[in-house]
Amino acid sequence: MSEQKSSVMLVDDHPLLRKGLKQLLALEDELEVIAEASNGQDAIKLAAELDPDLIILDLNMQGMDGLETLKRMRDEGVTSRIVMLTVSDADEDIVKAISNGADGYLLKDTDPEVLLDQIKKALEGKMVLSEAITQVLATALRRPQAKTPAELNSLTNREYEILHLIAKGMSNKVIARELNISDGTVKVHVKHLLKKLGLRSRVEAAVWMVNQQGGKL
Amino acid sequence: MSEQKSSVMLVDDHPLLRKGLKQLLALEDELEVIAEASNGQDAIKLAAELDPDLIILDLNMQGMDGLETLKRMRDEGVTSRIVMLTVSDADEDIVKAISNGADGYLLKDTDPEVLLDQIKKALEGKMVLSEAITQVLATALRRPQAKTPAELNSLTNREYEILHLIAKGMSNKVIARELNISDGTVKVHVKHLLKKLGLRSRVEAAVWMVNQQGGKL
DNA sequence: TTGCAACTACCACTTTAGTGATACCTCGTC
DNA sequence: GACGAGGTATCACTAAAGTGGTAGTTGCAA
Repeated sequence: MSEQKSSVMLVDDHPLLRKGLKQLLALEDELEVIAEASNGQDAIKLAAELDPDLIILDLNMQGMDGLETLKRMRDEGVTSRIVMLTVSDADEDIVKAISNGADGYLLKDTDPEVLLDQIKKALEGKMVLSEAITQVLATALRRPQAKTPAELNSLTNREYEILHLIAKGMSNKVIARELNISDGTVKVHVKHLLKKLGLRSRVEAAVWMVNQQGGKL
Repeated sequence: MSEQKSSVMLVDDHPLLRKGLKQLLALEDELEVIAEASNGQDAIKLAAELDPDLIILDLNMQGMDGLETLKRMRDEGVTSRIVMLTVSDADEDIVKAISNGADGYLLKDTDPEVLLDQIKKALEGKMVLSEAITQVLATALRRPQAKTPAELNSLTNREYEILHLIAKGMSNKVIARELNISDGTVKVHVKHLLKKLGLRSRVEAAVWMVNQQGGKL
């Protein structure tokens, strides 16, 4: 089953990384890069047309990200083996990728030789995961799931909206003006949202929220 | 001035990207990659030893990040031209990099040919910036400045300490107990720190601080 | 139709926060 | 020794924040 070349398609919005990867794959005679794409749209089209044996897909792309691209490819009926390549070891990404039909999840900072080895394994039909990933995945699956701050879902739209404004440092009065309601009403919402989240002050709420968002918005 | 090879050092924790970059640079006869490093510590050592003409430095590295590496290199007296290579177009990163002695700031998703061209320009002594960056930088410099933890340096130890506790959501009373001082004294420090940072409430302070830290502590 | 959830508003009241001023102590610098 | 910066503390006062309760209005679901 190794008498014929395997076709590979690269999807990554960093030309540089594609170059490096291509060079790496060139080391193996039985691998042939038949297509490259720098974004999700192109990738989906090409995948449907060419039906490569393997697609190496970057998770963090601008525009349509890798996860979305993966989903749509599977929706379109692409049956190629798809391996995610990424810098992210965020457990949710991994779980989502796998559950959306990825056949592997490799980290970009993996040693090139190891990477090449794993890519070959993926072509043989094995599920490949970077070492660091295996543990993450294991622990992630151990706890039933969560990640979607269940607490946030218990908030009403208004409460959620106000929580965001608090997380920008706004006072009740400012929030009231922003939303065209009285500051007394804002207090009511704040009271409710604090109770639901189990927090003791708007400061705690702000800190909590900013951390949820990963800051910088 | 082009009769001799220019020495280049690559610093990036992704072997793959180093490979791609190296291959790209190999296209130019007058460029020679004399060293590679995958982390800040090694990079600083090598830079001091080898004194390359150009250092291409990844901004987002695990452990010591690119910015810190840059600072320390300059502290150590490294005079090489240093170009930051990164995926981040966050304005603060750019401003910080430049103000800490970087000679250029390039984005990884730049077209390889353009990238090579800019690297050569950097070697000629020019400040190189990716196009997308130029605008960001312009607008960032338009607003007088702020955001550079220059303000943080103006804080006394006690004020800084208290700012941290505020960023955990603590009230004055709790902070007072934590530090074994009166809550009145805490108020004094809070007042001072708010004035120095130009903020209007502890909530703003908390949000600001959490963002500074990149959250998640 | 009834009922409930969400949003709004007001009121009264307590607790925190924040301001301005003054003052004492310590340490290091000039 | 004088001086300033940093840390502490107290007092008096204003301004926000937070709590409890009541209540009117939607709109949707049972």
